[in-house]
Amino acid sequence: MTQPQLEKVYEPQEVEKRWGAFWINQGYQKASPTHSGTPYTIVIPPPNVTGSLHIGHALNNTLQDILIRWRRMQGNNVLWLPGTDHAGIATQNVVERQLLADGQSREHVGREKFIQRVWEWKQQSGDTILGQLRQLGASCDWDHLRFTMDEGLSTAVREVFVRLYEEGLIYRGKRLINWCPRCLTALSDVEVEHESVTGDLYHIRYSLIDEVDTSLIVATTRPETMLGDTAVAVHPEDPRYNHLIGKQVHLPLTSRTIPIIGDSILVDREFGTGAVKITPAHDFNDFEAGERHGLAQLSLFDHSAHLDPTLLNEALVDQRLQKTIAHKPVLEARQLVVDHLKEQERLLNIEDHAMALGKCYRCKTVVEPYLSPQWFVKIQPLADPAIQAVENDTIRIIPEGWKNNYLGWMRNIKDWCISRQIWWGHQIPAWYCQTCNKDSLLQSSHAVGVTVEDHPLPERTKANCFILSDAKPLVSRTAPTACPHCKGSDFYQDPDVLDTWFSSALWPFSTLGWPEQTQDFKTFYPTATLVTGLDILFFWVARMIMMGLKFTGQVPFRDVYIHALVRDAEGQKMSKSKGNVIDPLTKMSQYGTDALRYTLAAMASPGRDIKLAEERIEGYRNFANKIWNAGRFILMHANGPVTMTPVQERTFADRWIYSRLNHLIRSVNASLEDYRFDQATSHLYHFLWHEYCDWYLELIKPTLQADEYPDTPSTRHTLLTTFEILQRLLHPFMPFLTEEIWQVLPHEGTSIMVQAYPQAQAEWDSPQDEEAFELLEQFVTTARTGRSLLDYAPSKPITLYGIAEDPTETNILRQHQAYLAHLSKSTLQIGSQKQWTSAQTLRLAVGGTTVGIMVEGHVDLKKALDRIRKQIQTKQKEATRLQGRLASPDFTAKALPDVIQESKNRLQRLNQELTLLASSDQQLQEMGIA
RNA sequence: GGGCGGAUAGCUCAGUUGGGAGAGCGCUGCCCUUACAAGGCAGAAGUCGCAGGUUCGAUCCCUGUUCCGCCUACCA
Repeated sequence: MTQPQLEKVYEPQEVEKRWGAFWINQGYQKASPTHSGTPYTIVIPPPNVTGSLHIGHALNNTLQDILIRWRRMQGNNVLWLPGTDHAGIATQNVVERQLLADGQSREHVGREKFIQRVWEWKQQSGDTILGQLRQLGASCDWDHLRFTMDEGLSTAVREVFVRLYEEGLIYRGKRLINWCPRCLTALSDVEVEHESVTGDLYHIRYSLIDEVDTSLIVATTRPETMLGDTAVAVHPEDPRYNHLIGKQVHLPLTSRTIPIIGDSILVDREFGTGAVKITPAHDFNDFEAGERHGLAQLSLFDHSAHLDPTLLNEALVDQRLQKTIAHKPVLEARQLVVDHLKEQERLLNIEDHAMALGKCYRCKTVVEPYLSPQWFVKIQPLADPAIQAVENDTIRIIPEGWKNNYLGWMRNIKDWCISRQIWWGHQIPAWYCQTCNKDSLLQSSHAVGVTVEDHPLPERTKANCFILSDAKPLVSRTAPTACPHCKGSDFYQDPDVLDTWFSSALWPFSTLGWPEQTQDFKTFYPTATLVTGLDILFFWVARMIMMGLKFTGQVPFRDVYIHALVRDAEGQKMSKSKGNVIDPLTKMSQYGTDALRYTLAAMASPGRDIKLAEERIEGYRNFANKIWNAGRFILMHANGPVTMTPVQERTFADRWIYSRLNHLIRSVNASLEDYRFDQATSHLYHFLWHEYCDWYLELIKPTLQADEYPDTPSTRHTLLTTFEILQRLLHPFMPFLTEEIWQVLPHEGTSIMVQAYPQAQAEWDSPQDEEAFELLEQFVTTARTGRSLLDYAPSKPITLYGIAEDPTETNILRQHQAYLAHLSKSTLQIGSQKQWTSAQTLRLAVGGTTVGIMVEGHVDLKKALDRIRKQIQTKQKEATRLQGRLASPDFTAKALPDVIQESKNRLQRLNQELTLLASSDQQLQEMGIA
């Protein structure tokens, strides 16, 4: 039978397209509750539905695919569930920008039509990233594709919301929340990014009303908020100020007086002047202090963080200032307030101050603390079990270093603000009876959203309902038909939608059919492993654990593998604005998908960011090509008889490679068990290139190239079998290349993807052949070094002699003389040095082996001499160190016996080598070159 | 402010019961040797951040310190 042959260079594009389609057509990645094997489930971290593949996705999904393909080949019933999330704020922003281009806002088109437009946009761009995942080779079960706004998942969201509400774990309340004045919505604490900046610390003087000569100096970074101050706080035990507690100060720039209060929580006596202004409506600490002391909350800003004239008036701000700052954005207002303070000699000084500025994680706008009624999840009761699950290792976080990070965050967790003032998402299942709540539902002309000046809103959409915090909601899985109190049927549904992460938190079970007890849910939940980046540990992982435990009574996954962030070659975070983005798709078409996958896996060392340099991808492209060419070589020699004899009866080279392959199989499997993708790829690389190609293929060439050897048929069998095993071992990392090669190798089955993953076979182990090989390798390398020192071309046949100190080793060398001669391209004689033509021989000693190279013709021996002298130097140094150590009574008395023995052995060997080297030196000088 | 991680060859990184410093890429020299020049062979290259301590012995353990990242935080 004639084997098909391969092209000279591996061309990935065509190959990838072919096998990618083949796998899907054959349905190899499909999971079913009725399949055999232990279930192994991974749910994909859902990318944004309208996004496209970036390098972080490529890493994340490559690692998942490696695990999935590996477990599938091991015989597990594997489900890799793909899907996307609706990315509320981000997606809405995109569509709003599209509208803006037509001079429209979402208020113009109205809620229903707007949502319809977002669905259209999702339809149009939603498949992009899924196609890109397929291109990457991701072997997801596409029949299980889910989207966070699917009907089933939306049912799960309502179910969870209602149950949490009924248990009192969801509540609505007027609180200070993080507000993005550009997105015009509330944000949760984790959606605020903190950036260190140097701000200004303003010192302002407030005078007592009764004692005009006495004043308090307060320090603030936000002077404009002083207009909303409702008290000044000092420490109750601060002798400088505590006698002032209970007195009133005049609030500059207003006609209000505010009290001086004592508060030991808010006030740090050491900081600033020890006196703090309190603005409950604009600062989180002040809000809490205000609650403690029953202070009024005076807001100053509207929803876009501009100074609101009505509110300024209510705060009794001086008329002149009111006119100046009305409708001004915060920063402008700050400067104007400062000007006025200066004018009234109230501003003492301004100093630099390091502080953290909160920004919206979606649009980087500075976030404002904003007082408004919002929905919250009472988190502590959910957090406690989620803390325990990780503490007692029911859930393992890998690498373990992140465990404390998780626990620390969970132990300090605060209630989760889940309402968002946007339209795209799961609308909150809460309704208000218009009759019972007529005083709490205010018609507002103050539409929340972008208004475009030239396009005034139609009357009908202007009427926005503002729901006061005392309104009584009806929370229900379906829209209510009659009010239980007044039997009325006029309802207003809460217009807010839920935080996208609320639905993502249910992902591991909502995607499997929960709340129904489906076969999928019963079979594939809990999932095995979650693979994700650190950036969403709190956003997503923590919340999945809380919700999973709460609603399924089980952990959502056993292992959380946290991978690194991909940075550019300089270690900078990739971003479009910096222009340092590495596009995975470009790299895939340049170097092949397998090369990119291999690079990402190789660089996934735990606990370290990945600095991705293009040369690495190129290096692994070369690796793929190397394997390809090994495949070519093997197929060129595949024609001919093949016999299967017991491995122990095969040639030395065959026994050796089987034994080495066994190590490889063990270490790749062990590395994958430990999520050490870097180690697995490194073992595979080293073995394939530097053992299999460099040595094994070279060792067997004489056997293959001449059919008269009796061993040829069994060596041919070894060659084909080991290479086929290697393809299977490598398949999870390089799925396309291995499928392409495997299909032309002799094999059973239809696709490598569904073959068994290799397992070590104890009978392949052969430590004695491995030891013998090391001796051979040392000998050949030494001979080649000699060849190089004498500047003999690789093609020039040479005459060699060899001997080892140890007679057993000499015997081994003699036994494998033919291999040695072939690999060193020499005629070779193993035996006593007396037989060597000593006068014309360059002798090199390594370990216990001496190699003699016959010197022919006129050669420059200087290189050889330099080399020998350098070796003498380093070995002498080492010997001196060992001697010193052994001479120390402390060492011989206290060190472990085998350490002492080893040192002695090493010293002995060094001394032998030094003797040989000295004699080589002497000899070279005699040969007349010194 | 607190916490975590890192600092090892030119670059990117491995390196655990403390005992002879490794890999990949790059670099140098030779070679188009019939699988592969996206290749082969050989080679150079490192006071393991700094200073102490523990130990017979420290890249490794301890303390301090510098620099760089990240997370977190209500010092106005």
